[in-house]
Amino acid sequence: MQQKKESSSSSSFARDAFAGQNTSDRPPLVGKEIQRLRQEHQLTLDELASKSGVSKSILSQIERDHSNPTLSTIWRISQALKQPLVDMLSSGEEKPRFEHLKVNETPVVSSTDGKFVLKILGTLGTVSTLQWYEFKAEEGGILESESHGSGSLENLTLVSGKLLVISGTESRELISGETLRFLTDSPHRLESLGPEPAHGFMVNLLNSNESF
Amino acid sequence: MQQKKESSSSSSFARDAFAGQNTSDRPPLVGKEIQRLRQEHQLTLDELASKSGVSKSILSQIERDHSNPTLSTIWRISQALKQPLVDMLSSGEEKPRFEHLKVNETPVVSSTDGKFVLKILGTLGTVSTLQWYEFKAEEGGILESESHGSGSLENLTLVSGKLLVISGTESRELISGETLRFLTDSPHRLESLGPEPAHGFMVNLLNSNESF
DNA sequence: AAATTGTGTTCAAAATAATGAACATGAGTT
DNA sequence: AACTCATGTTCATTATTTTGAACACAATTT
Repeated sequence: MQQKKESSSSSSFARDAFAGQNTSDRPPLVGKEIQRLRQEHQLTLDELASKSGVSKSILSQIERDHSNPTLSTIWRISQALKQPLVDMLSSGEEKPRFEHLKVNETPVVSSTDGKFVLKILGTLGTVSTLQWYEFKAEEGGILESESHGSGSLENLTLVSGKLLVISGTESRELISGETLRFLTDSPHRLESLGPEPAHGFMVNLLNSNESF
Repeated sequence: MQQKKESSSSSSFARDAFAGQNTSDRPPLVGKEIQRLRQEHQLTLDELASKSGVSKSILSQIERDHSNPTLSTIWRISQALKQPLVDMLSSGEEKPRFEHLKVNETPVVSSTDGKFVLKILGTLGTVSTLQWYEFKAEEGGILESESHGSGSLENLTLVSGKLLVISGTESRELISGETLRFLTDSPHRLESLGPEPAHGFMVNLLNSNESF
């Protein structure tokens, strides 16, 4: 049909499609990383081939970035190397070692009356199955939330103050130092009972594959 | 040589290669996630096609998991959707399935001199890919940790006090109200600089399947 | 209602990733 | 040196992805 000998001059993937080092405007070059992992595991191409079910010829080419592997191929390799697929790909796109959020750079959400303040400390991914917060609420401050989806869990730790938690039909009162976990598959509500302001942490685990 | 009409009975990717829901013995199914993101961005297939440079026909098939996309294809899509490639893949993959945490004996760990105290507020799963803590450390209190494995991330929020963080060769100083995220794939160390005690919150994301 | 427009799906062809066998190379052996 | 043996690379073929055009179907417009 056509000619794509590796040796021939036609279309060698790395050179044509995206040559050079990953400056994050090209797909990550996974070759080096795969090779490194394979050697770390003391495997030959033949061994990795039989472990992963990927032919050694394509392994050879992938390691040299002469091929543009398929998702399933990368996945089978990552399995054989016991490496989270994601790590293998992110090796090229280096994350900064530190991310330092100064005080005023931390996103803050507050209730309409301003009595309940949530500082968003972090999330995991954009699909955000995990989020954590610091909250401060003066007496009477209320936080109302919709359901976070079935299987979702909220974890509250109160550092100081007093907090009333209502989820579905149940409610609990939290005092300083206590921790409460509860399902948030229905609307729920936090209320600072005062008199001193409620202060604490919250970790939310959201259910990943849920429709909303 | 080939017969792969999508309509024909021959080899539709999802059905043949890896049908069904991802129980983590199959490559991640990215279709749903891509579709979700596209719709979130209010894009049509045509629009995403021109933005990403990927033909709309293959986009359609990928969204329905009828095709096994190439690394470069996934990458171009992730770029167009301004989504870290890695997040797109991990959506189906290693989302920890949430156990309902039963008991919380709120174990407390402290340094040998007792100056650095960690309250374990929660963990996720037996493989514990997620843990969170409250910590209090008087001046001079030190917490030393080994590597948590590659890809592991520590998230510190300081409520009060002053904290010195050293990871690998780098270090940062945190003051009250600040948040710091850093990789913990090497030994690291926290030190309360005082004079007032350091008080804060810590969320650790561990790398699930790692050899150590 | 017919025509138009917008959106997703299928079709036929072309490009290329994946495979298994053959080949090249180098390190030890005899 | 000639002969294995181990390891990685290239070859010829097959299997699939990818593409652009054509198609189907709704929703709007005329």
